[in-house]
Amino acid sequence: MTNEANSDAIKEKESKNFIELIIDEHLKNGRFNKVHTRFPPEPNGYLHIGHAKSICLNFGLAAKYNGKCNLRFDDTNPSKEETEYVESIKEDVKWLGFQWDGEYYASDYFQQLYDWALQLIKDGKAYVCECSQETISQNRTTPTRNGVACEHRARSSEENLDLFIKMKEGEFADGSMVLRAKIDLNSPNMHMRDPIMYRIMRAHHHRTGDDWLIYPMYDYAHGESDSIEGITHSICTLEFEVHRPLYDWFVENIKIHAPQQIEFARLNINYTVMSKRKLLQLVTEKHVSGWDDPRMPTISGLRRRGYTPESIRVFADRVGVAKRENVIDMGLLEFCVREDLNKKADRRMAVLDPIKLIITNYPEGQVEMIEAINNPEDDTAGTRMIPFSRELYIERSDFMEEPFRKYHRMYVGNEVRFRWAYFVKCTGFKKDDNGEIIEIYGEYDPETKGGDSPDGRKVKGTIHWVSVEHAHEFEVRLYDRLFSVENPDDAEEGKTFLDYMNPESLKAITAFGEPSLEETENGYSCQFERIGYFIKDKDSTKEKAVFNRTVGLKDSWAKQQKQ
RNA sequence: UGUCCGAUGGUGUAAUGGUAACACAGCUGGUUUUGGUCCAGCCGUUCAAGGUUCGAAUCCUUGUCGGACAACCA
Repeated sequence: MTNEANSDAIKEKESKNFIELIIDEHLKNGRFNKVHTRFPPEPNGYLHIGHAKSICLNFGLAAKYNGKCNLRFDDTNPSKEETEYVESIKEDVKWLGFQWDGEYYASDYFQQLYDWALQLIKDGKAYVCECSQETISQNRTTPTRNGVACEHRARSSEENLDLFIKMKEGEFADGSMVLRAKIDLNSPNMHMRDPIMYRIMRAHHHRTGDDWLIYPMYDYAHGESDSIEGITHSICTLEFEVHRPLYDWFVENIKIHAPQQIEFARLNINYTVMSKRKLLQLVTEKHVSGWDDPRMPTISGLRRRGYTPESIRVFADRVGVAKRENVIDMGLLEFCVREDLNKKADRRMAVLDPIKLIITNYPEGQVEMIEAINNPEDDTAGTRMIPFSRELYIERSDFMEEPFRKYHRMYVGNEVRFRWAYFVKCTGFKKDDNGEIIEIYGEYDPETKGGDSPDGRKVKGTIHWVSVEHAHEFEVRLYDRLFSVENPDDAEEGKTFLDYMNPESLKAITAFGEPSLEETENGYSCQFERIGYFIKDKDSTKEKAVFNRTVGLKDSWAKQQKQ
């Protein structure tokens, strides 16, 4: 594997997770002599942050043990799967920084799977059943009672073979019969009560077209697909734990390589939903703009929101891997992206809620270019020039008519630093007829150019500003969590998760930024100083740029005010 | 109800029979041309009861609580 992702795996972590301990044991006792994993999505939706955890795990394990990791699409149900999803999945995996070794599809194995089904029938281990769906379900009864065998269970191999071939040839209607494994109708594990292997379904498959009229069930196809690819460790989520005996039964009875399945607890994050069904519903019912809406926990949504691949990989590493149910605080994800962007993002100045300030002792018509450092955390990031003039926009919240205790921004009589420019003392303000403050006045000290005073006097506050005349006007989309409750899945009687959507998850406003913002391309990510991290969105046009808020800066001042 | 799985600070994850630790969150303070970053410190944890052992978060038993499964979905 190439993988920049590789490097994160190597540093950090001496302590091992339970999967690594199992692998170590396998390597030691000779069960396996290599590690080969796979990421096996069904192409029926876009990948989300939970998948990212699985991707990081599978590719990470392969990297750590010098093994391989495949990308395999489990495309056994043509009624739900589409090429669009295949493409988006590949893009997302690559974007996360991983390169798969083999690209496979369960549909590549349809012929082999069919041949093995024939073999199981000949061995008397599978039979064609004509019972209705309801009958099959009823005959399986409940876990506490024995199941009951239907008349078809006793058919001869010859008859089963004949029927199954005819199923394939299209002699029977959709849903009229299925192929079932003959295992154990009394098993306490319901998945072992003669599970269905094949169904008749006249549906167009995104890869095999109309070649097949019967399609294997996931439970029949999955284990063998892993086996065919020589997968040693099949990592999957907890809900497949009860399926493991079934997968083992298939590979044992077909007599092929047996992978070891290991289950881990899926990722949950508060204030969002993670099920594909619900995400699909948000998209199809247009509660969001699409799979890549920046509020979605999808990889494409996070990308558009301004998350970096590194931040997601680090997040996946920090949440760890275990078998117990977990809910991760959204704050951890936000911490990870701030941490990454802090080191990498340019600093820029933009005013989101402007009020005009006039520096009364600054010559009218004069413009000075001020040099500003691009990133104090990165010496190689260089500097840029910003125009300074008599009329500036500052943040409305950076002025107070009657300041409260410990407020050290603009108020009459107070001097603050205008970032990279001058010290400015507030001298007054103007209200309109409604009592609304519409203008602020100040005087600058020409001796303090660059933001330092030769006489050594200090100011407590530094604020950002934008020259009115040179301001670049653009749209800012302030995104917030999509849901207003920690666990939207836990809906009370008569409600659904949709009833808990946060009405304030998107606020679009007009902002003014320094001129350098104008030349940026879509995908350009920077910090608006003192506000947060923003990324230029693909909705930007020549007339109007759009910036999405990735995440706000940590704001201990706001926190203090609340108290 | 039956089988399987799980239980460590507020949230996650470690400790592999030998001093319960790390991250996030929270709280103090320091530095700072971002009330950001950074630095220092504080806070607080083994589900319960028995047993094995010199010694148990770890092994055993029982219980309690939580989750998964009972699709011609994956």
